[in-house]
Amino acid sequence: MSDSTFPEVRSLDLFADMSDENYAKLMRGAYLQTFPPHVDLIGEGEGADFLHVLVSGAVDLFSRWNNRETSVMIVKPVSTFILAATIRDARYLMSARTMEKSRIVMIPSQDVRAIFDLDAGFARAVVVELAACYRSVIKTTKNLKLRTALERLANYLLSRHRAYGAPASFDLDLEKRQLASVLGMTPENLSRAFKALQAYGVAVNGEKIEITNPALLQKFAKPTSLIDDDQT
Amino acid sequence: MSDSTFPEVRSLDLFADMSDENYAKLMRGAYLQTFPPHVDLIGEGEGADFLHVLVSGAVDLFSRWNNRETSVMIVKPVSTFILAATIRDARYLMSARTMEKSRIVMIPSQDVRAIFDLDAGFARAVVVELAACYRSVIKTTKNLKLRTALERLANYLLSRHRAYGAPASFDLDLEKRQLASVLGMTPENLSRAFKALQAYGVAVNGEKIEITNPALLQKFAKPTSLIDDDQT
DNA sequence: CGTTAAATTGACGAATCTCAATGCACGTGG
DNA sequence: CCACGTGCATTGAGATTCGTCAATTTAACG
Repeated sequence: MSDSTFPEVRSLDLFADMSDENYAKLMRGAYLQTFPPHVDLIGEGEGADFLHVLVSGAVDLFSRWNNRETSVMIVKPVSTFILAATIRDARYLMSARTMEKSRIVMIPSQDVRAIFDLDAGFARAVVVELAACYRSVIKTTKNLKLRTALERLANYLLSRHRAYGAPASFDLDLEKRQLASVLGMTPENLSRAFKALQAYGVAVNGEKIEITNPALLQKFAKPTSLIDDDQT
Repeated sequence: MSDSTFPEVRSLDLFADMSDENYAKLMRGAYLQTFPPHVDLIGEGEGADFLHVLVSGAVDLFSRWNNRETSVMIVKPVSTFILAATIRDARYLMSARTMEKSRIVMIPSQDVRAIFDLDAGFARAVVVELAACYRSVIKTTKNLKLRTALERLANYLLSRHRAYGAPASFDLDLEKRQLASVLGMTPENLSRAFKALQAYGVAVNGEKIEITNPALLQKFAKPTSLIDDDQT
């Protein structure tokens, strides 16, 4: 299986700039694996032996402490996860599990570090990627510390709405219990938050979300690219 | 002033591995500036024109939204800040202000990016540094989402206690209002949290903290290297 | 000293969680 | 095709955590 070149992986920003030779070297020890839904991939605290690239499906990165659990982020294809642990040869800070049937390319961490030293294009791409990840988590922290749960939900809905191109209605791409965990609240609290947002122009019907009064919701949510946007 | 070589900066992990030539090139456009206490250095949303290196003093990285403010992290010497924005040529996500009289070396961002492409040792150091920053913020997120304010304070005290070598007593290195903001709570709430921790073997007298019953406090705080430690 | 800012304290209210019960959807096996 | 688990979502009641406001005390510093 290791003679495959994983075209979806090659086209990722992270691997696009490197030489064919180094890419082949990197993939020599890599293998593609398919997992059923709800399978544990990684336990926090384990050594980061592989860089993971999610080719299809969805993965939940979560963490436990003192009998509590929270979802830190959701990974969608095509992207890598736990790059930082691989670079530092450290233990994973988060556990990972598939949410759906998922195909994942696993690249030995030592190969990633070795090629990093050989290929300047790859090194540059790793830095740019890590910087983006860092900024994304900073935004998460600001979101948690500066906003109430209701405000986080309002901004999440606006963000999805915008990402989909502001359609009349759209479906949540997460189970509500998952969404609650990502937003840092309980499912019960999320349920009540949805109700509370009716007063700000949000209509909910199962998975279907309709933003009936975008101006009103924005006035409440006060979205900002310094917390909510994905890019820059 | 640009003929100085800033020896404190040179010895940083970030710059230690690069060639003398490239280091000189990087510092050609850099300059050292001294700031009084409580001076605004950076406003969030501004373009990241400079990488900052704190040589002495202390800097607060904070953020505002909707008339609220929170301290995201405190920078102590000698270390850089806002490396990620520099790398991505993006806007700062956090504001910065001096807490004390501080000396700061400012390196033009474009020079950082240019040398990054020239010097593999520097590139490697940047990646390792960014990965550490990323992991640190992930820990912050876990701390916020998995723990109550009381638990965060308990673990903060244990962490400082350990960092100082478990002395009989030690001084807080932050103003209490600053600490409250870092821990994601109000000063009033922090005050009550200190009182509540008396029941778990913590004695507070102004700045002086005494952990009279480490075992009891640990039993309550349940510290873990996956959230609390600084390294790995 | 006198001025200023921080820290503390009390009273109150808002935000959030917990526990328990119920409703609802989906899939499986009879 | 339908009964019945199973798990998620919702709702209610109550407790806890946490924030706000105001007053007071304490500490720092010129």
